[in-house]
This record gives sequence, structure tokens and C-alpha cells, in this order.
Amino acid sequence: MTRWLDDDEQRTWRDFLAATQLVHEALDRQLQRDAGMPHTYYMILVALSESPERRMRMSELARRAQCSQSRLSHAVARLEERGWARREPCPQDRRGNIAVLTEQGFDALAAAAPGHVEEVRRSLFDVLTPEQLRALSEICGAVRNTLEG
Amino acid sequence: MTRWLDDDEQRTWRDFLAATQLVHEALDRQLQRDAGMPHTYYMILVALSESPERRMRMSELARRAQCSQSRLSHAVARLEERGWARREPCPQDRRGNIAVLTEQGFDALAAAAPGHVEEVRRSLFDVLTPEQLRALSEICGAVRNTLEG
DNA sequence: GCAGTTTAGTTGAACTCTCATATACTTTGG
DNA sequence: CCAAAGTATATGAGAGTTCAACTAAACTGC
Repeated sequence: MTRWLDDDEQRTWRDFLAATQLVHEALDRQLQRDAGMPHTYYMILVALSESPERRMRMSELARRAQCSQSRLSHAVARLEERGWARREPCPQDRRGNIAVLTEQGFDALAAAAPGHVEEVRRSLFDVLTPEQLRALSEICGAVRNTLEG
Repeated sequence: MTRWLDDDEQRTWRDFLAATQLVHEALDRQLQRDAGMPHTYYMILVALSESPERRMRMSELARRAQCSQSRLSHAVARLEERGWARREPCPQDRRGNIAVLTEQGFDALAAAAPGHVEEVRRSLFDVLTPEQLRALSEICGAVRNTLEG
């Protein structure tokens, strides 16, 4: 009954696993080494920094930063300890919390960004041809549309 | 100085992050739910099962299963607790250890495999056209060749 | 209005991962 | 040979992640 993978599919799958893991590891190592933060924190800071007034409801932030609510809740607690974010109650909905990026948090992000972008280029963009990048974009969009619903 | 990402690159990058994370999460959730193991353990069991006599030196196993030696060491310790693997000293090199897949470990892998393959198809192969799969294979191969050296 | 349900968010425990360090064995160079 | 350097692996602490509760507030329908 099981539709096993044939040899080609096996190879594709293992290359996919290896490649994506290598990219994620490269990112994480670079950020941890040069900016002292894991990639999750970086995504959260980016999401906040792009929001008007650099503030966002926790659940919205979880969606934007692509992490579970629990993960976000723990992460923001750590960001608060570092003085990079703070939480305020939401006036409209008293269940809610609003995460706010502090000046220091913004500065930490600004300091981390150039090295991070360099690593993104090194580990992905510089490796691929323009055509491959177009294909990758399309592929990832398709995966995203299917799995995200 | 920093070569920032333009809008297209930004979109590609974010789609890449989202898509790869979605696939990895889907895998991990399925394996954890249906087989009670994280994806790392699955990779280790697979690597062992494909080796002659289902045994392998720790460092070789780390390469095949694409994980750090430390991670492997901890993981195999857990696998031993479950009775899925055991370690034997290496006769040729007394520093070395050989991880051996037990019958129970093989059975656990055999039980987990069908559901896992289904999930792999659902979350990647069924989403893409044959052409996209060829492109993805090429892309991942290129990334792997560049970052793996 | 008020029982029942959904939504927002937090929390603690269990587990995995990483990093730095430690241990034991092997190889190498003089 | 033997000290020095290198290799194979283990280990412990610290940090992040997940899962399953749990609290609290907001809807929903009768």
C-alpha cells in the first residue's frame, strides 16, 4: 500500500534534507556567534521592527515570525530579560498582550542584520543561478500555499 | 557596504524559510505523534539499517545521519535506553565505538516508515510538479555541494 | 443573563541541542 | 621510544522547543 520513494525521489529527498539543514545551521551559527541570538529571536525582532510603532499582538507576532504561541511566549520572556522587548496589556482585549520592541532591541537587530544578510547570501543566493532562484521561489511558494492553510 | 536583499530576494528568502520550516515541522510532528521519535532518531535508525550488519562507527554514523557528534552521542544514549540500539567497543581502534541497531530498533523503524513516507509525499512530493522536483533536486544538490565541503 | 465554548496567552516539565570541556587512545616527529 | 599533536567519543551545563495543562477573558445562543 505504501508508495515508497524510488531512487530518484530518495536522492531528491535526502538532498533536500541535507541542503535545508545546512542552510539553517549556517544561519543559526552565524547569528549565535556574531549577535548572540538564535534565529527565532531574529525573526521576532524583524517582525516587530516592521510593524507600525514596532508593536504587535502576540498571536499576530507568532504568525509573522512563524512560530508557535508557546515558543513565542518563552522567547519574548527572554527578550524582555535582555531589555530588547517589553509587554503591554491590550486595551481593546484584556486577554491580549502587545509585544513592543525597545530601542535596545532595535539596536541589537540593526547590529545583527548586516552579518546575517551576508550569511544568507553566502549560504543560498550566491550558490544558485538566477534561474534556479526563480525556480526555488516558485517551489517554496507552492509548498507554503499548500501547507500553510 | 552590505548587499541587502531586494524585494524579490526578500520574498524568495521568506518563502524559503517558511516552506522548509513547514516541511520539517510536519515531519517532526508526524513522527513524534505516530512513532514517538524525533526526526533525528529516525535518520539515525535509517542510517544504521542501511549499513551491512546494521552497525556503524559513531563518527561515520554522524556523517550519514547528518548530525553533530555530540548530538549523535546523546541520541544513541537515548536509543540504548529504549533498547533500539547498543554500543560495542571497536576492536581495531580502542577509542572507537560501534553503534548497533537491535531487532527492536529495526522493528520500530519498520513500524514508523510507512507513515513517514506518506508524510514526506504529502508535504513535498505531492505538492510539486515533476519539473519542479527536478529543479529542486538540482538546487539542493548545488547547495549541498557548496556548503558541505 | 448565564452556561458552554472559543480565543489569548502563560507556564512547567520533559526533552533535545549546542558548546565547551574532559578522557582515552593513536599517530607523528625527532 | 617518547613527548606532542591529533582523533574518537562522552559528558554536563545552559538554552531552546514542545506538549499538555491552566487561567482569564470574550463570544454564543437560548
